[in-house]
Amino acid sequence: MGTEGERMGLRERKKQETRIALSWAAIRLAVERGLDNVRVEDIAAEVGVSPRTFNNYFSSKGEAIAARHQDRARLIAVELRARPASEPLWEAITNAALTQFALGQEGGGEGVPDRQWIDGVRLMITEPSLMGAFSKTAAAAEAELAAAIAERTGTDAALDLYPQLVAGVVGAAIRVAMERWLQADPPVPIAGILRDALHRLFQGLPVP
Amino acid sequence: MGTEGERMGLRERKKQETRIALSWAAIRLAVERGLDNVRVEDIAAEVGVSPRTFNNYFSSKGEAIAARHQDRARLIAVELRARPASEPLWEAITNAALTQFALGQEGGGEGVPDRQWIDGVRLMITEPSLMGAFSKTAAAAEAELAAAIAERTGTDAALDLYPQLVAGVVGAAIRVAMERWLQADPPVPIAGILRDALHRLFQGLPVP
DNA sequence: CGGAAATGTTGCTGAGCGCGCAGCTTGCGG
DNA sequence: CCGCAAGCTGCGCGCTCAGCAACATTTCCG
Repeated sequence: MGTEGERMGLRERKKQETRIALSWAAIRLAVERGLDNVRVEDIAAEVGVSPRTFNNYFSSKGEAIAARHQDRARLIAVELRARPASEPLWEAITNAALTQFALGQEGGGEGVPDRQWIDGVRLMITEPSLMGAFSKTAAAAEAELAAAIAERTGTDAALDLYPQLVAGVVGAAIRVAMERWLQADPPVPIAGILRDALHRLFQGLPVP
Repeated sequence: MGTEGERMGLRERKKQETRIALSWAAIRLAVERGLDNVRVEDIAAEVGVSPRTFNNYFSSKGEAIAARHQDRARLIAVELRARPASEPLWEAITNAALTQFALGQEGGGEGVPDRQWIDGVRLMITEPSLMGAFSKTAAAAEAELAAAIAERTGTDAALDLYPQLVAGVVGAAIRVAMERWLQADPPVPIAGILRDALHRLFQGLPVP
């Protein structure tokens, strides 16, 4: 699944690589030894760059950790745009969202085990000091999703609040699904939870 | 509207006062001279406490600024619990939310002009470095709201994701309404926007 | 191919922040 | 009225974050 990094010169290539490497390193170290036992210095060393360079990519540890989620969430909007126009809106959104949260099957292909992503998510939701960064990425992703929705439905995002509303709802569904998913003791695939959540919301929130 | 601060000794009283004073001072200064031209030292001085004390109340500038929104959002859950059980759920939630966002009429009674709150909200949404703190408070408020909803509907928040879902939707509506409200050039009362947003969501998100 | 321009990396440095600690002050309850 | 829990404060340390100025390397274009 080549995002768009096919013909972007070796330089750009390398940049993306170190960015991702830094992000994963931050997550891994934070999971292993606890967030505040990890200094920027350590993360940089892990990847083999200077601490200063770390700050060129991310302005904080939290941002580095949240970046993985950021990228993933971004793709929902991209995926939505790629869906055939014939598909009903709800279906398209649901499918778009599910493509990014379907674990177990080949994932992102970057060779990163799902386990690592799971730990990362748990970390972001558990550590209060990360929640800020986490929510921030979610908000950014929602904005992009809103744009995609506006485009698809032909509504003007600046006038009608419909697109932002729908995007917000999707964001809420994802957040809730993630929380529930992490709690589930006999592990359950997140896809099911998310599908259920979206289904309910799109149905019109019937009173139980 | 005495939250619950009637008979809590002078000490506790004073604490709440300085907390709120610090928060408002942070907002006012940040609005006046720009967020990064304000040091913790300045805020503390404004209120007449030591910089060290500021950090006893808030762990960061952002937290101090977001605190005002935090308190306001918290009250939605409280208000919901106070609503008569006879009221339909949607109506109760909408009314509860509106009580906290009805500007123009007597407001919180603390003698703080609405203008200040407006500026504060604008600040939180505008400055990227504040978005984290802002979202964090929103999340906390949503959790409380979810609990209140669970209680009211008799659902178990730990088993059914319905309460969190509804709370998330309300949160999304508030966020969207706020953004739109700040953009509106001929100023429009936020209550109308929020009511509209909630109405649409609770209707079942009809396709436009 | 070769050299200039653009771009990324790095060390250095300084302003701030966040917090633990220890002593002092002050409201609280018996 | 006194002892005590709870706050406030100053001090100090380790860390974060960004600007600046070399330095290295890729890219572009003649």
